[in-house]
Amino acid sequence: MEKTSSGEHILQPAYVRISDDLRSRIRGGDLKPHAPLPPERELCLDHGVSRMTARRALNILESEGLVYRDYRDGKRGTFVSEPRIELRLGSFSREISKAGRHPGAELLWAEKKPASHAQAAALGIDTGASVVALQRLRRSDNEPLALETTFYPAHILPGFLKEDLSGSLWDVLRNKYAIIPARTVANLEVVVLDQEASHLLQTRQAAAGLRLIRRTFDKDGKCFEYAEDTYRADRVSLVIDREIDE
Amino acid sequence: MEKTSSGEHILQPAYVRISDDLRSRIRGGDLKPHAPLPPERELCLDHGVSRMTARRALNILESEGLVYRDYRDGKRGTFVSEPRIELRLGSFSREISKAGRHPGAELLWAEKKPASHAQAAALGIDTGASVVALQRLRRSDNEPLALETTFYPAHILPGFLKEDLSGSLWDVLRNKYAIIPARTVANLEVVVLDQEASHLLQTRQAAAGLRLIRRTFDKDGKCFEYAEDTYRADRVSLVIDREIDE
DNA sequence: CAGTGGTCTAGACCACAAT
DNA sequence: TTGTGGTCTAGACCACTGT
Repeated sequence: MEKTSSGEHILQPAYVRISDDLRSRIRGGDLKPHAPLPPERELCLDHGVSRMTARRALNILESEGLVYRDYRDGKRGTFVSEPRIELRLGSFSREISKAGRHPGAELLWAEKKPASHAQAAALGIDTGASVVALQRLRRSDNEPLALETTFYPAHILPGFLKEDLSGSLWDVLRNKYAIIPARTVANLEVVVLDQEASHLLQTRQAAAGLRLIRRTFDKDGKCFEYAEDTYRADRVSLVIDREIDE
Repeated sequence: MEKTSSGEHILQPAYVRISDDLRSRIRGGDLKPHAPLPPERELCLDHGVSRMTARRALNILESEGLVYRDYRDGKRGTFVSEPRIELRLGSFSREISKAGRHPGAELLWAEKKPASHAQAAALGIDTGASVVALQRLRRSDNEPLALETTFYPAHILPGFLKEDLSGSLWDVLRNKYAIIPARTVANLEVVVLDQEASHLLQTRQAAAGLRLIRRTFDKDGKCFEYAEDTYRADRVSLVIDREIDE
């Protein structure tokens, strides 16, 4: 398909050509959010490829967050996505507000249990010591965006599991336990969602996610919080705002 | 394959079963970094699937950064990856040092040109005003990790293109121009690498990347730097260290 | 019932590097 | 030439939803 001349040329596979074509049509504003793309079998005819090849092109756009596949108006189909939701890192309870969107965190479970090795090491306690652990599903407009699993040393938070755990956890720590977050260290990487995460976040099997593993410290440098957050890579962009101290 | 009972059950596709199987074998330490996996056609026989299905399983592991496909010892094959490289966000010139690894930034190009609309808006200058722009390829042990494209208003950096641009840019700004970075605001999201980026970063077509779009401000709140950084999602994890001011 | 995407097959041909 | 991964075909059957 492409011109090739003296070592400089690159022959694009069909699935790249097709995804490039569809991407430019979406970016060009030809197709609005939630507008249906042609059915896969129609794309095959349009581009003269087999369905596996057309699907590869759509899979690229899906992992870019540019399209999604779902039921709309009672029909299965592939549709143009809305823009990603921006989440501000470091103040996890506040997403950047958008008109018509409202945040929420559903508590999936909360319990006291023995610390794993990794949790104990992060929190500076003994393996097997009690931690309070909780998992929450963060949404925006009922769209699941992130899965947060958080751990605290149980001894510093008596009665914590009876608090309201659907809002800002840092607010609870500040107001009820006089624990003031002062510093956070996080490690962020791209992962493939496992079965549980992709089910809870309502993505396809083995979709990409952003995994943020973080520890939060008080002003004395003591780590009081360990958390593993998993974001939908196709729906979230993270905003990082940071002072430079060096 | 899986048990199914009254709404609770999930039937795993073959490619998920196979990738789960290989993942646990790699994670279990059975296979060390750079050890070859069985050829795809052998995996087909082992698991009784067609090659397309076996490849889907390997593609998942590849996008997880758990395996790579390359030539080693003169043979094409699929091999176990080394652990990801940790890069510290905010001090881009310093990767977390590891024995035997040494960082480097290759200057791909540097030039003065008119600002695009996005660059001008970020830097607070007029569209079309002069910016100095440069692109660098960051490596660790010759392994390409990130592609950085950086923009500055040309008028604040006379002679900048004659400086050594292969080290820390912030050091040059501090030492030669008395510009002190005080704050950085960044937006991070998962993207699919385009042809140019996947070529420079030596990934397969349409591999996942981490795109960091950032602006850096001096102590007066003036934005003097706009940058678009693209990381290899399979090879990099980002470390974020942040004071909490709220 | 029809229409859609999700999974899967059983092959094919190619490029590439070492032998 | 051999062996590997990369691309691609031309189908198939399934689950799901609404008519």
